Amino acid sequence: MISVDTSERLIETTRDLLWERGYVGTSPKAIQQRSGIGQGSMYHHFDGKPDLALAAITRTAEELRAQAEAELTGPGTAVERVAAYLRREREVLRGCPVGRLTQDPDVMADPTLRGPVQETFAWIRSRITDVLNEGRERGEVDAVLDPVATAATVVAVLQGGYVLARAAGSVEPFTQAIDGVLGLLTPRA
Amino acid sequence: MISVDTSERLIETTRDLLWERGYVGTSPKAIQQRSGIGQGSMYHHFDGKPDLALAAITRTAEELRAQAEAELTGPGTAVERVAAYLRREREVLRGCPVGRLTQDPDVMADPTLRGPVQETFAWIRSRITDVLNEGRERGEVDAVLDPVATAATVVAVLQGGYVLARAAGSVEPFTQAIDGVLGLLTPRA
DNA sequence: GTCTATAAATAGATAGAC
DNA sequence: GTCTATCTATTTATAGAC
Repeated sequence: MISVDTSERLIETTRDLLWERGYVGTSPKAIQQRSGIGQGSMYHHFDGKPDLALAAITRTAEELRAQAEAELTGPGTAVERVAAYLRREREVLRGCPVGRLTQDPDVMADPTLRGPVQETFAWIRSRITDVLNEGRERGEVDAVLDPVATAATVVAVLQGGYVLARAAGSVEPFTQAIDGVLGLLTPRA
Repeated sequence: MISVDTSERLIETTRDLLWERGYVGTSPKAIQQRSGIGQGSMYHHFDGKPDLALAAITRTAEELRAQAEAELTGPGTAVERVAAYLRREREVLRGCPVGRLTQDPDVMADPTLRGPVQETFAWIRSRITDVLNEGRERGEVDAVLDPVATAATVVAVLQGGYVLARAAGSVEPFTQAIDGVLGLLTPRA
């Protein structure tokens, strides 16, 4: 049994706290207490809160992208792959760990922290645009639809679905929003 | 020239700060400094931060609802009224002043503060469902679509559009997401 | 590498004078 | 109603011993 590396534990704890409380709402002290790692260790491994947050945000963004890539590259028609992405199992009531950072003033004000957030959303919109374009060529998606706009809609429904679910305290509106956009995407006679 | 009432100014300043920085990121001191009102006055008029925040959130929720009601009650087909609502002029990069509160852990943890947020989203989803149902009866909306799910999608696109815009630092993806969902809603031959 | 001590600034009030 | 003083806890570290 090798004990988990200290830096590693700090990063994972920070990821959790950023997800739960955001950057503004997460103090170094809270990270130390939840991780069980002392002040001295934390400041030995990281320069401070922004440095640790950058490590956490970067990892969260990478995981999110890898997961999305897997679903969008899978088998099936364009609409089926988008559906696989949207319907993947999620911790809906916790919200999106990357999307929530867009509401964090101190993250958005710092170009370094903001970078991964910006890139993640630029990437996913572009990736879904590609899927829709393929689908259009294959006749799986109505040719009247603009792939760029439709891709933005798909990503927005996901992000907005989280908002509705948290407001309601229930997964239901999230599921409805996803069902709704897939209903709209499905080609009709 | 009658000077603006002190409570009034405190509420308006708090509304601004909640919009900009959220509840967790807004201190009583910041409210006092921005409003130019002293500590003693603030605590004379309000019990404390939660009390003042409740007044601010309640007013923001009421305004948002009144605005939406006006657009959704206007003339035109169901899709036109939904378009009027979605395309209303907005300060997109500031985000939604109610939706952003769903990311605030201390707001969501307090039933009193959370109430107006929950009610606002329940109301708007229900109101748009009604519009879509009317549209369906009049043949303005494809009968194959589920009005409840489609209404959730419409609201989610708006909320998610804000997220995309803030992530990108640009209104463009917001506009694309709105255009995308209206494209999907428009009846096709 | 980790621990404890120290510290300036802020958060969120309360108390009492005016 | 408004102002200043005071107060406890937290925030975000730095310094130096071990």
